[in-house]
Amino acid sequence: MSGINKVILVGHLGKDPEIRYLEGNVSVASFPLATSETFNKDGRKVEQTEWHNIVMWRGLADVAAKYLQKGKLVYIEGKLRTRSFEDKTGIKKYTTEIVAENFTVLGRKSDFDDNKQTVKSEDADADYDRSTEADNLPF
Amino acid sequence: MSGINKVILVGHLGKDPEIRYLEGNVSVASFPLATSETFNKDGRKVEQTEWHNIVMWRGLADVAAKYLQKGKLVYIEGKLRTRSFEDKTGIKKYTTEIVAENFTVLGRKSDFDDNKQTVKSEDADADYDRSTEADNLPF
Amino acid sequence: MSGINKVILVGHLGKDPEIRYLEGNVSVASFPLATSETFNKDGRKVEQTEWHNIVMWRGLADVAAKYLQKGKLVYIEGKLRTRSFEDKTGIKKYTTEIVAENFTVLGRKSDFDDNKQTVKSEDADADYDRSTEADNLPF
Amino acid sequence: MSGINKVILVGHLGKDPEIRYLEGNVSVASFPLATSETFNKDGRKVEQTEWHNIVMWRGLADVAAKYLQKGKLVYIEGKLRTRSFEDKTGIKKYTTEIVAENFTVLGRKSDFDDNKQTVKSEDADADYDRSTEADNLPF
DNA sequence: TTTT
DNA sequence: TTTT
Repeated sequence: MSGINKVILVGHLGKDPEIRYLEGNVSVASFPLATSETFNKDGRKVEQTEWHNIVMWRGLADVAAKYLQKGKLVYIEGKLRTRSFEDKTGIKKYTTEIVAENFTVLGRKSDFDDNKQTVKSEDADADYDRSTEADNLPF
Repeated sequence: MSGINKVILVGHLGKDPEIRYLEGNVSVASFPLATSETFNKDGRKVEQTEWHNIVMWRGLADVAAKYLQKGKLVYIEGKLRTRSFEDKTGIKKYTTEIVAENFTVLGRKSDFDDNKQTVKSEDADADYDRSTEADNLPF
Repeated sequence: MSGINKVILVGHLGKDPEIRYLEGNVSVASFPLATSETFNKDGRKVEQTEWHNIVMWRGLADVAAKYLQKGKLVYIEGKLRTRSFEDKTGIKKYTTEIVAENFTVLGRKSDFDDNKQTVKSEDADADYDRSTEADNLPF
Repeated sequence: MSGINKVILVGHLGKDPEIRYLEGNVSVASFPLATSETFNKDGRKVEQTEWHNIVMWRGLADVAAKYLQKGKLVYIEGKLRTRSFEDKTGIKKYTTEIVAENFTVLGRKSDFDDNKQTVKSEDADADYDRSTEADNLPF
């Protein structure tokens, strides 16, 4: 049966997005996102930060490369995906990532060089496909 | 700044919850949850299942032990937490878990031996604290 | 600034979806959805049901017409929209609806005549546009 | 069966919260929240704003009165509730509100007079009950 | 009635 | 490695 696998995060980018290009010119952006929680422990304020590995594909990756930078506050919606990989010594390890489906930059106008602030995976992909097609035109 | 770290899952338990008791009689329940997604690949239906490590603490763990069993369909809300541990060979590894904050059993009325179906972490903990206190009474 | 307007519901349909066709052959489905909450009041279990007006557009409406019926348990994700209208006596009234963006039928496999269970607005619309185009072919 | 009725909003307060006190000294805060969406229509950027009626009860209302003001950007989680009332001419009308369960102020440090930024309904209520008790002490 |  |  179909289920639901949804993640909602609001946090700050720990680094600029890193973009890689796979075969077929598919773009993938990834970056760490910090979500902090403040709570009282024995009458003292303690901050606990959780780091999330965000991954964006195709058109969404391209938009992220343009609009997201280290330090920006962003709302991200996506799904969890755990995958295995071998580290450099050949040991099998697992990593859990959030595959983003859309994001919205939060904050003030002055933070933006442009006012496109909400991006959905499908819309970004539509643009992506169009531009990819354009790039392939034989003239 | 405070952020948001929220996970929403609807899926089936892969196993019965496993309960452990930490010092101070703190209970912790954990179990795998499967969320499946069906999509078309080259005209064929493909099902992809993602497995999540669910963790519940204190009162919520006790309620889970009572109401959740392998195969049950459940809605879970919680937050992501990644922690490191050493495997049996001493290698440092990371695991990402969903620390549940509340859950609701989904399905038919006949699936239940009782109609308590939605449980919040705080309510469960209130019961838990009360019963723990009761257990400690010197008579 | 862009914001977030998101609703997540799991509940049962109170009626079969009602489909209407607007100009340009645009389909709109609407139905009431019940979400129930059980709580204790003075030691007695009380169930409180909230009714939501669900609206689905275009391709999503068509899929709803096919897969959703009265009584079905469904997960719905969408956004809130309040609109005004005049009742039959000319009095201005407001109604708040949930404009669905995707849905997933929950329950047992045996509940389905088909295993397509998760539907996104954009995917459904892609199918919709294609079929609309097909319908308009001059042969 | 129990269901899920969850709303997630990120938007700006249109006004300062308005606080009322019901019998038993129960506090209720309410305010409008705007969530804006920008989309392209015929090549032009169009902004559509949705207004939500937010209601907070008891301890959460008290904290809102202290930390939320017109213009602030806030993340709100809550549930939908539609209730009927009679307007001044005796006509029955319906209104749909979001009963908040917790909120987080988003934005920069300079926006805050204090760094308590995330508030849950139960925690706020615990404080509320305590202070109410304190106020009733006969000395 | 907010914000960008 | 972010932010407040």
